[in-house]
Amino acid sequence: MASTIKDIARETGLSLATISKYLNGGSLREKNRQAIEQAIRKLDYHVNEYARGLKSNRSRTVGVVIPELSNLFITQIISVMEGVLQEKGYSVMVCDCRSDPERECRAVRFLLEKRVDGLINMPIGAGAHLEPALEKELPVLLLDRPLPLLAGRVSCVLSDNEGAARTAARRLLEAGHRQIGIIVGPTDIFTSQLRLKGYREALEEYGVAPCENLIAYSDYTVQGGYRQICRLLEENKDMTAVFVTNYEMTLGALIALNERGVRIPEELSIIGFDNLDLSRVANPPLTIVSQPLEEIGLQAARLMLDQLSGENRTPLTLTLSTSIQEGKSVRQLTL
Amino acid sequence: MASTIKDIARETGLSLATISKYLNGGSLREKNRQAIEQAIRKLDYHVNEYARGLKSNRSRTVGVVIPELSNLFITQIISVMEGVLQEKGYSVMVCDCRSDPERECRAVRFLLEKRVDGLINMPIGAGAHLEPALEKELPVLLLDRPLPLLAGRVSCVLSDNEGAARTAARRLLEAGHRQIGIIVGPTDIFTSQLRLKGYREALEEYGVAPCENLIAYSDYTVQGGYRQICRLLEENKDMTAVFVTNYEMTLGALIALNERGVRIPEELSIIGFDNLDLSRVANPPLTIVSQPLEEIGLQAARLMLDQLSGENRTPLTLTLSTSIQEGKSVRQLTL
DNA sequence: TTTATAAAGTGAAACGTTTACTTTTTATCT
DNA sequence: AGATAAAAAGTAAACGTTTCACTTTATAAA
Repeated sequence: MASTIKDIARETGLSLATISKYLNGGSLREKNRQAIEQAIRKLDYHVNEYARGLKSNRSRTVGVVIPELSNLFITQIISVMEGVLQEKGYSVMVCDCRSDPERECRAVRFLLEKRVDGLINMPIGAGAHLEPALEKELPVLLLDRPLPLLAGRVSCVLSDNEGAARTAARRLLEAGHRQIGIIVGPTDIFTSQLRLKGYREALEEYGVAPCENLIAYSDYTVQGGYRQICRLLEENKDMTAVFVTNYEMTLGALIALNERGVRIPEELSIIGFDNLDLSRVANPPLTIVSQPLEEIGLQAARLMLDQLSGENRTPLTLTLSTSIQEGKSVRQLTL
Repeated sequence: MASTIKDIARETGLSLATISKYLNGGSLREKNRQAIEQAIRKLDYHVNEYARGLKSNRSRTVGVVIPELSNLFITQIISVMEGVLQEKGYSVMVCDCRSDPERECRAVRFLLEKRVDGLINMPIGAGAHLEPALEKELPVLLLDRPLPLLAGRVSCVLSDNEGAARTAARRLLEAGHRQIGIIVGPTDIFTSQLRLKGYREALEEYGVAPCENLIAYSDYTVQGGYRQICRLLEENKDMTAVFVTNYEMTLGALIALNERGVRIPEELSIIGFDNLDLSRVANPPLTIVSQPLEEIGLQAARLMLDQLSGENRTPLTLTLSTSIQEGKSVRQLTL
């Protein structure tokens, strides 16, 4: 049978309250502290988190709800978050909702039943699914996408999507490209809108009139990227470069280009998104825009811990800047 | 304030024990059942898992310890497991130990403190790290690699590594290749040994004498794959095909081949491992051996649930068969 | 030394369930 | 209708902590 606080009390001759105080970092006499430590070691005592959770109404657990577990962008962030949180004694419960808003809603409720102390969510839904958490005054943190519906009520860690797209487009413009296609995600998704905006800004900077035909709307999937690059190629015979705005679509585009035997960068320059591995394994290595995954995870965990400790409960939005990773998929045009 | 079982008792005029019986699936009078259901809805009652856990000593949580969260092979399995487990009311706590045995050991202890009901582990260490769990008689399930140290004491879900390698090597032999290189992982790792064994068996079947120079020992990393393919190329000018035995090394090998301008499959045929996306994005699409991720996750969850329910506590080892995904990276040699 | 004050320690009541055990109700059989 | 057995409901004591209100002990000042 596992030992309890009572056993420690008996062993040391102290009272329950004193042991509890020790466990929770209260001040006590040095020799008592030592006696307790010795007893704990001797009896191999471990706090019962359930008794503790019952009394204190805290689980030292944060729930994470994400659209997809098999997505490197997400798991790399989680990996970092988990490391930081665990260091502070928090565990992480991950729910993968498979990009289904219904499932996402259920996941939030599920985690709430598990009495998580906070919620980190890369949202699919518009925000209603988080209301139950907000009602209970749990700290909630959004990853990757803000939710206008929840503005001011939750914290948020984003990467600078607009800047990322601007940089990528500029890179192509600097290399002399003027007919630059872009494949963006769904128009109702935040990251997608901003990436398109950044692209437009860069074009304007360079005095290039935007051509609607060069903008392909897709859905952030491999399939979608495949289809839209085909459309772009067909409808824009003079297109010399393309910017694909997420990882999955970049994959799709590459597959299509490979199949069609389009040579990169001789016939078409391309800038992709995320995932360094891909950029290296493609032939030639891809120039990509990459988001600061490590930093996102770190800041998210930090923000959550702040809120959990009650130190800083005011919701905050952090926008982290992206970087461009040079490959060999952009051709320098001699004008 | 959240409502409790007491509120439900008051609302319905029944006793605590009856409500508890309802919650745990006991039998009761139809009208009482209805009354309780109505009260639960009216008061928005949710079980307090902490009180329940305290009393019943079960957390309805299973811990998962893995070497790497940013590894598609692993996350796809977890994703499936999580889905199945959640359906049965279990939540999943994931700890990523970053391929560090020390961290792995800590993760197990951490999860034990969180009072998980079972442990699923893709192990780094030799097994000692799981002793504390076994002592407490928790069901333990190993993923991907068995641990001789724990044989007979834990369940295990594996893929048929030997068969996978045999199939891949046969595929190359059938295509007429005879000088077939292989890049394997560390010699002390289970999967690695079996993959090498399978390769040897296939060679023998075809009466091809194994050449030690064609066997490159590496470490399952991108870097390692990169280095070893270089070595193989240099030392075996007559090598016409190579089999790379995990995803990361396949990536590394591809990068090296791309950099060197080695044409696939004209100059070198290659069969890779895992990850379908990669196989499609590479140019030409790669022929790969792929493990049944979905099935592994499913069976692991099923096995764990069986053990948790006490239905079938005898440890079991499941070996699942792999498949080969045809690409265009294997050249048919006309002998 | 005495007194005031701060620090350390204690006792006991919660927290919200589950579960033996006991009592009541209902159904079944003479 | 009365006796009996089975099913349903109820009682109360745990589970292992935390915490509030209090008492004791140590420390410092007079």
